Amino acid sequence: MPHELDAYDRILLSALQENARITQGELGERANLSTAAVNRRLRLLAQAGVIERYTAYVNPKAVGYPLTIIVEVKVESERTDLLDEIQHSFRNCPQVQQCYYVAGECDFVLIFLVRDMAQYVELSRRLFLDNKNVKSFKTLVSMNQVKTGGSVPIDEPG
Amino acid sequence: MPHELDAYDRILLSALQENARITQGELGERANLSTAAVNRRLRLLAQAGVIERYTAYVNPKAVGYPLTIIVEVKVESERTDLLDEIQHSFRNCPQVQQCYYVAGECDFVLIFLVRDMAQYVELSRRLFLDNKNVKSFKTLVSMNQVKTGGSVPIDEPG
DNA sequence: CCTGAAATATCTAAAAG
DNA sequence: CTTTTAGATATTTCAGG
Repeated sequence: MPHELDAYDRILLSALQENARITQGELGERANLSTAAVNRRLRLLAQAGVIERYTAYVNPKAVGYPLTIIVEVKVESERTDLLDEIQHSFRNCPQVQQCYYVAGECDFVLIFLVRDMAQYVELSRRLFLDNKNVKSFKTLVSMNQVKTGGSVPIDEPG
Repeated sequence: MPHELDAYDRILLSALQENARITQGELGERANLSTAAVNRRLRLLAQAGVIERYTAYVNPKAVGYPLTIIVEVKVESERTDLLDEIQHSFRNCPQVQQCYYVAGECDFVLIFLVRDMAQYVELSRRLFLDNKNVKSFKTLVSMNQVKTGGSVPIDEPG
């Protein structure tokens, strides 16, 4: 399952994270590979799950979602069925952009994209206040996106 | 700056967030537009900054970055020059995948992708302990990615 | 704003070294 | 791995409604 990456693959992955619409010809120039070799490598990388998907990054502000809200959630019980249930509710909420199950002072960290505060208030009611297994939650409102959608670092292993 | 979106644009954006390698022909079928119209709209959406970029989503685990760490940072002073400096140090760290400047109980929330705990310890030393303006920081280690890379919701405005 | 067709460019696969 | 070939696909431009 590891799919050992070589230096060529790392060049391809770096470039594709920056701009997925670069042509295979240009990728070949950067990596010193023929387009045929690039094509084969891209197929294998996708097949192995190294490249999970290609996506368009849409500016949230441009489509009416200007507010980023980060929430820390503590639960009452970590019983498996209850955790499954709450995770399911988070995953199914379109405004929940990211959700992490963490060890530390809280149990979940969520990142919301919302139209306005009113929408967040409504969502927090539904997801947190109405859920008996939520002990408490803490809301952090983001004013500035210092860095978003950073790439995965691609560097030499070890 | 607004770039009013119509129903066609929303179909295109939804589809492209899911899979940026869908062809313009297929996009046209879904939206009931000719490929020429799709092509023109995509160009305008990119030009207007609605589509910021096209990227390949690389699985962090597959390239040796299996750990996600979330950190809350409190600063001593919010003097502009000091904030600029610390933001600069966060932005320039490849392992910092996201960084938000927030209002609430802390000042910054960072999301790291790291190879292992040792790498995080080293980075936290450099970014937090060595910076006089960092008052405190709290580390949360993610065990489970419940949801990552969620799309921006595309729905009717207002 | 759109469509349809023509002109480019790109991708993919196969064959041979 | 390379190069080359060739055909299928996709993108982009252009004429015209």
